[in-house]
Amino acid sequence: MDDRAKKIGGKEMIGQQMASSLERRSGVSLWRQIADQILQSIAVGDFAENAALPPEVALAERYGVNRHTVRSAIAALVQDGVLRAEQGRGTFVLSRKRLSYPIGARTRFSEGLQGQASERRSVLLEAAVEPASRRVAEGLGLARGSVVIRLETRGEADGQAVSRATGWFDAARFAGIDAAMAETGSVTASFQRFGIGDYLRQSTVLSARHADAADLADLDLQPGAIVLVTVAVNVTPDGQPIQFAETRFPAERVELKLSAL
Amino acid sequence: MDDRAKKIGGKEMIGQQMASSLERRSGVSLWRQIADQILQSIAVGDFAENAALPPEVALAERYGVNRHTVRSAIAALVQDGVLRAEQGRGTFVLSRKRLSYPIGARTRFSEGLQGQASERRSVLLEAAVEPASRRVAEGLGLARGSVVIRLETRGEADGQAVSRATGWFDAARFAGIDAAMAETGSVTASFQRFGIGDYLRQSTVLSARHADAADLADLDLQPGAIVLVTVAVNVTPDGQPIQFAETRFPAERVELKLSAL
DNA sequence: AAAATTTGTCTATTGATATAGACAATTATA
DNA sequence: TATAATTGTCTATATCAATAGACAAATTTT
Repeated sequence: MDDRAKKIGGKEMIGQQMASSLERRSGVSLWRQIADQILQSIAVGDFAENAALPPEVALAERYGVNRHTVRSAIAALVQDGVLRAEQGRGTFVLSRKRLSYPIGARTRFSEGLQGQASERRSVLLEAAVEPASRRVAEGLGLARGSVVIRLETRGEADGQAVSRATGWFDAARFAGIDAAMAETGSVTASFQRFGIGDYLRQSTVLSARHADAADLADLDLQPGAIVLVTVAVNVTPDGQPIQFAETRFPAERVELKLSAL
Repeated sequence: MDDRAKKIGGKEMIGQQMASSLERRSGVSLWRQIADQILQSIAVGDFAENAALPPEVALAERYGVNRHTVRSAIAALVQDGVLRAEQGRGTFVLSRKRLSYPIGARTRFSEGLQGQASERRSVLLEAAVEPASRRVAEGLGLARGSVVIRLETRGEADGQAVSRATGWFDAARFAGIDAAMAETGSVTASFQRFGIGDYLRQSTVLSARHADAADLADLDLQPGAIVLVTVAVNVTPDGQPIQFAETRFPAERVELKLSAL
């Protein structure tokens, strides 16, 4: 109604909330849509950290739903550790900002996160040796069916999962890289053991989808969450492919910053 | 069960489907989760174009749900024009590929799509003059509250919406750019009228979220769809910001290719 | 102290989601 | 031609999602 008055105010035309009606009978419940919008509002800065959300009745009116529906959305975000509700006082924003992941030709994953998280580490979940799929073989420039090493890793910042990667390496060239990864916890350090001091990100393809069951478990997400997916090929400075990797990032906790490369 | 046999075959460890259980009481209905997974399987190449999907009973068994639930998922994808069901024969994959959007320091949106779509155009939906929000002012390096021109555009390829952009320009410097855009349908061509022959993409921040109501309408998406969001600043070669833009891409139809630049 | 505000809990009702089973209609196969 | 396989339609039932209203509990404001 009079929400339209804000249109020219220029406060936040983008975050949308504006004429934010919801879609019914869509397969996505209203409470989840509202939870997503609240998350988005927080990310965009509509609600500051430690600030109080509008009261439930106000939110219900804004979204055009029953108060209980708003409560379901809030309950999910409280469960997620995003909000804290206090009886009689209000509902408050806890954590706010998303980790900003720099992506560039030379960016290593553990770099560039300085100041954003105090503790940053990579956990090796699984290592396996297997024949290369067509996709992996093409990416690494190997013959179809060549033997490759697959490493499954999870990145954590301050104890929270922020990335989940699957990387493939030529088994002939990088035998034992799984042990190196387990020891050093870093791809860059592991490459150095194989005489590779520098490497570049040759190409990156980016997409997004709903998190599947494996992602939900590995990244500690709630069902319905979105993951950003990057598929990248890393090469030596002379253009030789050394790693093919698919990385999933929880969209609610991470944004990707494409630096001028 | 014997699906695990595929694990070492290396067919598609990534697309997941593997131990793809679903999440119940998650706010996202099972039929939508299944529809998303089928879409993903198609995108990843598990189901080729024109190929038949496994029969409904097989899918129901694989996902551990009732046949009718699978039917709901298929019905949604048929509605979307992704699948075609034929009684007695089976269900078949119609369209497959996602448009691949190149993103680089010098990439213009209409460039680089050669061969992927025969008809490519940009439609100006709305133009407005308004005070700059904090976010926009910072991006353009203007004083808070400076007057800016906002352009709302939709990109189409072969008649299908593939992008939805909101761009801001300094009104003092680019007065009349709305008319130029309406006439030329191109940002690059419009800039040339203001004496700007070349410009660079200074920074790009990438995120993903569920499409909101406005996106659903503008991009012709089904509720629950995911959009990739880029927030970028374009600058002249000497570093002067000339455009601040947020673009939404439908994740089911578009992937972003970060070219090495 | 009293009133107003805000979150928490409870009951009840309606519609969408999911399961279950049966059978029809269409097509492909033996 | 008969059989099998596959999608389409129908009925019935249980659970989740959403609405509605009332009141309790805690906190802030008057």
